[in-house]
Amino acid sequence: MASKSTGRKSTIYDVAKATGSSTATVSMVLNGTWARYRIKEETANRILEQARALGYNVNMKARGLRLSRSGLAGMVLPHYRNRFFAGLAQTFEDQARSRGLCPIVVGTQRDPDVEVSVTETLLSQRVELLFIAGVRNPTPLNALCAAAGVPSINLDLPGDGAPSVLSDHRAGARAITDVLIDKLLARGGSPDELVLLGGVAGEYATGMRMAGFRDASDARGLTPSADAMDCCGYNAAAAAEALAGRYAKASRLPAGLLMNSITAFEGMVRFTATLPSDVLKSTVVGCFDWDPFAAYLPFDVTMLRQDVQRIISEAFVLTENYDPQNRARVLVPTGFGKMFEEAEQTKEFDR
Amino acid sequence: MASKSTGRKSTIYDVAKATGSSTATVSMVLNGTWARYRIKEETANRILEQARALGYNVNMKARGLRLSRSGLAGMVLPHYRNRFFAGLAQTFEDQARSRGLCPIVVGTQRDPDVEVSVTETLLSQRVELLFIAGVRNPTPLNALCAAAGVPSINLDLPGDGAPSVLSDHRAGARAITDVLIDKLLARGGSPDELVLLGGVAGEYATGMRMAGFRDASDARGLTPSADAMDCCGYNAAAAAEALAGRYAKASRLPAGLLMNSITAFEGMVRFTATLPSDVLKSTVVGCFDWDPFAAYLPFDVTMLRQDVQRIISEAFVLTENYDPQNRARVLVPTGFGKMFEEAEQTKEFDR
DNA sequence: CTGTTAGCGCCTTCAC
DNA sequence: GTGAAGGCGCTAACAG
Repeated sequence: MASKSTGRKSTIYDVAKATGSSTATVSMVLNGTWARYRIKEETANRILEQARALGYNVNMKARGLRLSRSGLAGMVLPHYRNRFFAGLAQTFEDQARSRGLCPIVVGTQRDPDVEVSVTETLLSQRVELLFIAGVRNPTPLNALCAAAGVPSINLDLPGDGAPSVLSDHRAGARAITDVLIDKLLARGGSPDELVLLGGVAGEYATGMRMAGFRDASDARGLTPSADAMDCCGYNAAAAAEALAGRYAKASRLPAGLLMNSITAFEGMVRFTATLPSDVLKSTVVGCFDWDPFAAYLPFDVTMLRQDVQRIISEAFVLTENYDPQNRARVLVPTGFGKMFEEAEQTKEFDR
Repeated sequence: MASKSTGRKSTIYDVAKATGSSTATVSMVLNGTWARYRIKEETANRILEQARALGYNVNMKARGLRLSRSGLAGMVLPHYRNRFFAGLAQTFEDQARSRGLCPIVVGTQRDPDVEVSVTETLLSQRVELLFIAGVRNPTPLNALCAAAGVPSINLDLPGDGAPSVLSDHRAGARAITDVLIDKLLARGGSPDELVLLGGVAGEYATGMRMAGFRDASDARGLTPSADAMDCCGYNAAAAAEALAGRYAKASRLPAGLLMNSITAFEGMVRFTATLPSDVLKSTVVGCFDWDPFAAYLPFDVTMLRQDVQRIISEAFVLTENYDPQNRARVLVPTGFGKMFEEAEQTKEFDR
């Protein structure tokens, strides 16, 4: 029999006994340092073979205890339901693996209690670093990590407790606003009718996007109306309602609509689906974040993408030679990505 | 200072020293068994308080080593890019947490090498159970787990190496085919023009869906044409191409289209977006899996949902009192879910 | 070149 | 009620 049929995992002791060598030799062979200790290649091979035959597999708990290195890299995020977070998770996993770390990502549903308990759990597991994305307030989590001596990095949300990697929402907002204004002008529409809908007043990303929206307007000498920005919240229902209100008042949609999130965008789609189908033809729409299907909806839509690849790379750079005092804020450009890039990754057999 | 400023984590020794008690006492207090050992409540409180003040946090590596229980629950899946896998991950995390386990889910990009190495890594971390979803062939992974004495469950893919929890693709396919046939009849269309597009011949899910498609046709006494099922693959590009071929030949779209995955559906959308907008009006479309935006595309679409909640629950049930000999296949019904259910979970602050 | 040994931090049994 | 001691599996000195 190739592997022990009992449930118990085999240990280096088993391998040592089976090969008639000592645990130290086995240990060295198994983690590749045997060349440095001039162990006979023959011995090494014998051990390697036995290990395989026994189905041996290092116990990272024991190794971690000994070395105080767990081999775990942690990331917390709210959920996987949109492309941004799903992309963050994916990229994080890839990069962690390529560094020999085992990625462990957990969703918190934006529940602050869960956020804290998840962080504590990850710290208990002795993750070697923690990336924190999309929490309400990262500072307490950063503090927990700091107390444990674990580097933490905030993703896409600035914090006072650790360095942050941020999307350049302001420049992105300015760029997409520019595009929408151009489109409006090309249609002979009125660019100061453009409305920024969704988001939460006082929240970082919304603030930056509003600033970018203003930047673009100012640069054109436009003066958006008083209610050009409506922080009605990020969720779909709120956005649908806000838009319904405007529609009821003006008996038409705004000529231009910049939605502050893919969920707000969803609310807009849901509302406009209740209208006669040609109502939308006279509106140009933009959105922060994207979805592969959104591009095929029956109206003019422009979408912006955050560069998750870059965000994660920068975050890893920050963790190497981590400086606990460092409160750097790294800005990552945002732009119009090729829409199918990600979808094309879908391989055969992908149902 | 409330917490040690040094990077080193405090241990039960630190807590013991600080409170003038012994490590055993601290240990008992900290894991709640102190009542059974008749330790004074006052002592317990003092210890608890010190522990908090020191920022103490159990070292799961050490505890796990001692108890051979890691507190980790593992899950492997291909990616988070569709609602099915994202939902599986989410639900798994919730349920694992509610059982006091730390969820650790990793994406493999459907790369068999990654699948193996990820499984080995998780086994090294001594996960207490492993759910395996969306791999090509689960059996070798099940074998690795079995050798390590770790229960493994296959999700949505049957395997010979462990029990499986499966969506009832056949009944689902039959149900959605029925709906499409009804819609075709209502429009005065010809129901045997219905086409099942996408998927891989010989693959389990595709096979079941084909069977369900046939079931529905048979029940109506219909005889679909020879090319009514086209296993052109799961990815978007392939589906787009296949559909383009049919369109070129017949100079119109089939009257009914049942897409074998959300990615194949995406391919269809991508192709039809290149056609005059009214071409689609005469086609009814169905899809396995769903996306919140797909429902708003400008044609008649019916979507099916897999019950991830149920799949994960059944999987957890199987792991409790795990029987290594058990090769059960649990069938979970598939149906037309309320489309916005999941989207409505989106909370405020969700950009 | 290879074996012996001392912990890493925690939990549990067994004395006291 | 509490302290002392052994050991989970592994690694890094240090002896041979």
